[in-house]
Amino acid sequence: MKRIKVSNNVIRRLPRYLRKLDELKAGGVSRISSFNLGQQLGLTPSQIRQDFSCFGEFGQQGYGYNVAALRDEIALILGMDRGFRAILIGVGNIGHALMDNFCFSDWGFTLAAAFDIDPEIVGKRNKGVAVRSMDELLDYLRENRVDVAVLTVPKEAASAVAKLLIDNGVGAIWNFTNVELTEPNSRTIVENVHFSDSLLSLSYFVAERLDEEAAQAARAERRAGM
Amino acid sequence: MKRIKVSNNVIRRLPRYLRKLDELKAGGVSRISSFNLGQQLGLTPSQIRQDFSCFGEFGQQGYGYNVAALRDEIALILGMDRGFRAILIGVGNIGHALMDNFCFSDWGFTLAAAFDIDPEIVGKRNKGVAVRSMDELLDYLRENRVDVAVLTVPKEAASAVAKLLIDNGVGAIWNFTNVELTEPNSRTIVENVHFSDSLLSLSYFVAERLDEEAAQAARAERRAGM
DNA sequence: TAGATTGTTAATCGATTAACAATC
DNA sequence: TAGATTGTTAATCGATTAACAATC
Repeated sequence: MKRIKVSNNVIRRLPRYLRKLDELKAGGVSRISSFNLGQQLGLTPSQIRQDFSCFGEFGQQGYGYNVAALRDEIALILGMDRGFRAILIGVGNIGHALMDNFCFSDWGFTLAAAFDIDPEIVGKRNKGVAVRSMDELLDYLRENRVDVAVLTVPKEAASAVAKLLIDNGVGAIWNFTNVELTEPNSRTIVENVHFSDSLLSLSYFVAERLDEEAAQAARAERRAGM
Repeated sequence: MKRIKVSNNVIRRLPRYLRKLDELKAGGVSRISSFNLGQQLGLTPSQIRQDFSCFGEFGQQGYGYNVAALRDEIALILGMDRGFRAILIGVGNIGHALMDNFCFSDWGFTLAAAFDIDPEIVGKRNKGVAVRSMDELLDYLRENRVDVAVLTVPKEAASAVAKLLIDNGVGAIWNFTNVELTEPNSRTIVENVHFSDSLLSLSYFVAERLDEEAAQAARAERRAGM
């Protein structure tokens, strides 16, 4: 597979392509053109062809793309075949929800272990994964390759646990703690899921629309000669 | 407040500014320059000044920005003072986690109601919010303004519930269902929290790094005259 | 005052879009 | 073959960065 430098924007679109292609496949669609795919995703055909061309030639002139084949190519690009091993740290509300409901294996991951500090929770099983004591974490990290650590501990514990993970060579942290984890010169990749950032962006758009509507109403009133 | 057309990228950075400023304030920092703030966020000073200048003049030459004042300006820009009303639909694992752990009021929101279909759950209270039956949802929407609906129902129910919300004038949907909700010509704003998209992007970066390391190792081996 | 740092205009860079020859 | 649609090169657009006069 080509690995030229691909822009962040392109990479962020890949999972959307995958999701849409899965959906099309499930709906019995076997081929699709960049034009048609673009319509369904709100993107231009050009952009879609440009995006794919970062990684190879997956289409056929005059025909378009084979849905199933393209889907599988994107899965490979995303690394879904690599069997990455994840562990989860902090089986609180959100950690528990992820263990129970998020199907790691759908995305090529194996959830290999979970850790928590609460003796009440340690030893319990969720979806076949036993919760271990935090005391065992360090030994576990030394003995096992961990590609991704899902960080779902409380805010206060976030930095300390993150440091432990980084110092012990964890490949990446999937960070749900709403704490900025920018260990500057570390090889560990950090991917943030900041609920509040998402909600606040949404808040901005809602506020913007209200302002627009108010401005429009004011203009209309003025026109009516009020 | 100025409401010129602001790019999406700028808006997505605003919550990060807010978070960092809150942190600085808590740490007793009262003033900061764009240079210094940029260092802490991995942005250029130019970009930071450009971003803020979309909304007004918040700094002072030779001094920089007052942390607390700037924080409050950004809070206003994001609409945190508007008292937006949210409801939550689907008190399953993730919905429950949000009700219990996500502090809506920290971001200026009021969680006004929650709905679920399961009679076991209906009537229970979480953090002062009672769970109502789904049967009451339509009436509720007709009688109350809802700025944001938090959609945490199972995948299968997502589209139908979304349609109900959109048809009844909900301002925005905060979508946790991993289903693409692109009701094309509706005024309802949709903000997606796609866990799997986030994980797959992370997966790409991990795979990329492994490939780079392998390539490097191969080059080193060749150099060693193997 | 001298030094620092803003807000803004201009320059650069990168990403998206358009166009089109190649070809299925 | 004729029509459709790709992959890619060139053109455009927008976002980021640099520069600097204004001024605290």
